[in-house]
Amino acid sequence: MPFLLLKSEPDTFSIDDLRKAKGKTTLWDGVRNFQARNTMLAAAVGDRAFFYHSNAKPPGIAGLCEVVATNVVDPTQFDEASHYYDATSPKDNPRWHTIKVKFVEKFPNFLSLDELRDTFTGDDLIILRKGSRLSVTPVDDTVAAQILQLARGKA
DNA sequence: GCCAACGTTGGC
DNA sequence: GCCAACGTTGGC
Repeated sequence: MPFLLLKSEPDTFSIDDLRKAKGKTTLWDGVRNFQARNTMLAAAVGDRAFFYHSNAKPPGIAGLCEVVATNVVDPTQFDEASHYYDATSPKDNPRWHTIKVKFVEKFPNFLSLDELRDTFTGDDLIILRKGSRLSVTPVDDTVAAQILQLARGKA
């Protein structure tokens, strides 16, 4: 089962916010990077996504969610009041699509960026690559399995 | 708050 | 098509 990693600033929207959200779901809107968009377009319902807290103290993986809808037109691109409004996106051929995700779990062991670096390299995890700023990235299955094991603790 | 790294834009 | 300028991301 394919995995993604979604970055969010917890001051704006955290794993706890997702857990408390209506239906425990949220539309992952506002992504305005083609590579990140393409990663979401390739996602399927049932895929899992790690929820990463960026610009946090410390930054790291906080939990897990599940893709519950794909290929959703991002409404914020047509909302002039939105920070994510995109006047250049054609209404009859929207530029930005996104996914809807649902809360699955908050990990008992928060995996800080430092800990991730201890275990993985940039080859394993795109976010560990120098200068990587992508807010949506794919995660290799075997790497994902290791992350889950670390994050859930050994029992 | 700093700044390296990156993506996008627009002049040419 | 090149590339300088600009804005943004995100760790520190």
